[in-house]
Amino acid sequence: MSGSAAIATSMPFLDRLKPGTVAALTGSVRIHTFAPRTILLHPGDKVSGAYFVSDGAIRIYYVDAEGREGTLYRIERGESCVLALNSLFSAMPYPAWAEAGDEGVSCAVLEGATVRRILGEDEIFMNVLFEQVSTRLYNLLQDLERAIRLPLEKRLAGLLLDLADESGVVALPHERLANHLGTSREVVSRIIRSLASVGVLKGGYGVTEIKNMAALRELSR
Amino acid sequence: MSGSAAIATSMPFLDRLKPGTVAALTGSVRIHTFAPRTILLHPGDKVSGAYFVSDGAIRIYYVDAEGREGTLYRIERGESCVLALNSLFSAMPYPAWAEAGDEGVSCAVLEGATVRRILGEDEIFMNVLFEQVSTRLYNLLQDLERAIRLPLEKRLAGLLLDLADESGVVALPHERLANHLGTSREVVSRIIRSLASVGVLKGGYGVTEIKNMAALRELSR
DNA sequence: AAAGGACTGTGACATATGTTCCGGTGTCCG
DNA sequence: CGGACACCGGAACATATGTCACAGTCCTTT
Repeated sequence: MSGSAAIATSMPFLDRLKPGTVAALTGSVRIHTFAPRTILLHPGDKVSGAYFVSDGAIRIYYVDAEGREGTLYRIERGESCVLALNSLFSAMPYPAWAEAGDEGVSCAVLEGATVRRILGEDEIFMNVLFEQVSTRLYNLLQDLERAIRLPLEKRLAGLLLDLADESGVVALPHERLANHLGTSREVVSRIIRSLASVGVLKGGYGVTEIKNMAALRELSR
Repeated sequence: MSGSAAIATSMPFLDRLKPGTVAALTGSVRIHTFAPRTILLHPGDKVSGAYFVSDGAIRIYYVDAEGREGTLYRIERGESCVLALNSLFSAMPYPAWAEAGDEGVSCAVLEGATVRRILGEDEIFMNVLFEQVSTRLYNLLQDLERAIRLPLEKRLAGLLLDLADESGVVALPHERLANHLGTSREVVSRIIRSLASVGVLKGGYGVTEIKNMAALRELSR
């Protein structure tokens, strides 16, 4: 992907901005590409800019004292990392881990100073960022609620639906799924086995296939 | 509290704003007062403005199908409801319940249109709102992580520390504590009893007293 | 083809949490 | 003072989840 194309992909809102803003953006933005599963940010890092994903995804997660992981959320193409934005505005250190997804990630990076300046000059840009933060906040609330009240089976069902490709295949080993949910491999295996025995899923080596989309969707609620 | 004093309390950032902004704010803001435990917003409500709390608190919570509650967060004096802000910017319906705290609540309300206009005119105001949203986002992330990985005892310890007054007294019945954590009264009772038997807490009628602050703090981590 | 590593299957068990049910005690109000 | 109500104590049990210990299977590399 060429530089300017990458910028356009990572900022789908570009054509709604003022011409001057677009020029300022394209002038100061830098495209970075990271190999799969590269660690982009550690807890405590000082964030230098805003990240807009043009290709691939970034996974934001925590790691607890026992080494268990939990995915907080993922940033896909066209989205930006709101935690990094956060750090830009509140001088707070980055509170989690961020790593490139399984296919690596490319993103446009804007310096903090530039972000601030453009924010003051173009209210569309401001609206876009506000909306991104808001949406993330909303999703986090939902996740929080689900984590507290939904049993793992339902949460796993939801996760599989999220991660499945068009043909209903999720190409992740149980261990990785467990990481997303903050639980252990055995527990995920157990649930998948049980759902497979009912015909809703079909397990494979490093792959889980959704056989009955409707049933799984029903389960996730 | 007089009107202008209430405005100042609810917006502690007021003196950092441009004079013009201050005038615009004080001109269009309305002070509302609600009785204790009044429901301010239902899920699905269309939010009309931004709320800045001048006195008391607002509790944001969800209710699941079985009637169990869980507190997502509380908005105290000088803070604003970021979910409402969210709804303003993304045209999303309000996703949770909001009710006035046990002492009722007073808040300054700004129309959505006014918020947007001022945001474009005063970048300090923008910074303030961004920071509020960011901080809330950060806290939610922490809560999410805790809800997933911490046992109830630790979460209760943290809650008690949060809710205690200067002398270490929490004046809430177990049922209400359970609501905050999204669990049941019996479970909270059981944990408090067990902590009381070790001398960390002391139970009473509708009241829980922290006897050993240091130990409780240690427990909460 | 052999070896090593990555992944899944499975049972047994420990523990945390939710549920049910009831009895007792404190507080408030008439 | 007595009843009504809110609140807490506590046991017994069901269930969900986490943990451990292996065995078996699939895949990749050489």
